[in-house]
Amino acid sequence: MSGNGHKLLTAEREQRIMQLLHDSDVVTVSAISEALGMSEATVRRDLQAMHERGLLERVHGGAAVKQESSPEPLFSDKEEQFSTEKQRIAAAALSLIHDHDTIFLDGGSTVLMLARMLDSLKALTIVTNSLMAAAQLMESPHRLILTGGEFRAISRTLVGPLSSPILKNIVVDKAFMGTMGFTTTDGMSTTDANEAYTKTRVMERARQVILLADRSKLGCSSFVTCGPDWHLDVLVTDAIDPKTRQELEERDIRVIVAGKNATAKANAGTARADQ
Amino acid sequence: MSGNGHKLLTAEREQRIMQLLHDSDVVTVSAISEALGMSEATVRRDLQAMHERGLLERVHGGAAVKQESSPEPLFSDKEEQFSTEKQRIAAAALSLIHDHDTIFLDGGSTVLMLARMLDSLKALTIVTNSLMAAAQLMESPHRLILTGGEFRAISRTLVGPLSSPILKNIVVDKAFMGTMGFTTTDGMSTTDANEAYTKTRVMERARQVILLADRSKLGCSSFVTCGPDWHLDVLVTDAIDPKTRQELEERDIRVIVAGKNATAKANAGTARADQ
DNA sequence: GTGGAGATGATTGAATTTGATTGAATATAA
DNA sequence: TTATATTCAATCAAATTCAATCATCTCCAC
Repeated sequence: MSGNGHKLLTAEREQRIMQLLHDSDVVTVSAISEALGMSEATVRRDLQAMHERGLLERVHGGAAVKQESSPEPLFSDKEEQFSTEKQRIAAAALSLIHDHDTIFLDGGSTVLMLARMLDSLKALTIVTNSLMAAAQLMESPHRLILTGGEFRAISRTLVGPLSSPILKNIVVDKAFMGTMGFTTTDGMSTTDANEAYTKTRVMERARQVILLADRSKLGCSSFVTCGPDWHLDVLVTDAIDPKTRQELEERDIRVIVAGKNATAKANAGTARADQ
Repeated sequence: MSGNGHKLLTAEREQRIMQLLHDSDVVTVSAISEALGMSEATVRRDLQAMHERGLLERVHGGAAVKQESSPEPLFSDKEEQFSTEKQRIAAAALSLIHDHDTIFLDGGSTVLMLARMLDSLKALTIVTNSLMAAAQLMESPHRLILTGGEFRAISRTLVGPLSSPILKNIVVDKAFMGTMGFTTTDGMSTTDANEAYTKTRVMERARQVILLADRSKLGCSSFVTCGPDWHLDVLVTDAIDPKTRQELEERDIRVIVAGKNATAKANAGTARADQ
């Protein structure tokens, strides 16, 4: 049997409860109580505590696994998705940068990948609001400037009105932006108003705005747009349908498709990725 | 076996505790006490010490393995030099903070140690120019704001004129400062002009300025001072000579000495004073 | 030997956790 | 719909665990 005489610590119990939940997506309070040899009152308290920490979903009579309702996947997860495509996009964007440029790096995993490639260039001035990018560039010889602002945990970026004053003081040659969604009508959009605000301020201070967005972003619209009169100079993506491409080029937006043959080295991508 | 007559050294015990933890992710205080043949009081002391060094997680009734909550490797936490003096200073400074305070955290290892202790407080607004502190506070529930500025690699802080505009927009209740040196004539001093500049701007925007400086800093003067009309409200240190102390107190600067047994008293004192 | 610093174990009151109980809220059946 | 059976959250007392204090002990320098 499971109930081995000795008392269980809270941490231990939570571990067991998560295991029970993992085995069958739903468990009842009484089942947990019996399995762990503890009163139902304690089980309910544990479940509530775990629910408050977002570990599980509470349902009448028991608990259920937390379904991924998060509108924005965690940073680490995003980095796994589309890594090959994002790498190609970042590589294509890299060729737009020259020595001695002043560039801005936005948040997002694609831009972060670009940040990792900057060692090959010399004497850049890099402005960023992404702590991940900053962490990546800490040891680099380039000049690194962070915008201030309120820290947004989910994207690990500095956003909001407090980022505005510092952005007013600088001008960058090229701003490399990430986004949650992009449409030809609304431009970039994201899930957080503060983040959209900062993106807008950045783009106002950039001579050239370059968007790095894989195909999953194109045609999608998220919660907040970056304002009605959006502006974009270059879109770097991995695939785009001809209609959208034409629309963009009519607006004088250069489209760079970093496809498989564009980098030539990365061949034989999984066929299912072409979905 | 376990209880081999001779007494165990602290280091030896910690090794055994880590082994127990490694075997089963959770162990009780009583289990450790029994396994190592020592009183539960000593076990608790060991566990606390190890917890403070980040070796394990303390839970009611025992200890649990430290789960790596953040998927990202933190900035670079290599210089994890644990110093008892700095720990005491930070603990004494902690008792100056209350729930809902707005505080500033400067760079430096002592202030960083304070940042690690902020979990015990609620609903803080934390402004900082230290990327180490920011990394430490990334997962905390507090509101976190970073000043912008140029990244200075050696101190991992954001400094220089670009940090000024954002600082003009905020006011903090208490600013916890670090320093390279401090004298009663020149105040704080550091090695970098940009860093001194930012320190000065911060102190202008703080209702109360609190300096955390161990005794090695007192009486030392570094390259750049933070300006002729420096201002300080509280100095927290681990030891100070009477003459300096008197000079400071004549200037209405409160001196807190976090001696060996002062930590407990300081905490207990505030706990009651908070009533 | 003397004295001080540090470590240990016992003790104490405070804080936390637990299980039982209660009435209210919710789900199920008729 | 109403009636019945579960489940829930709040409360309380008992048990456990905690942190702080104190007396003792060891070790080391003087």
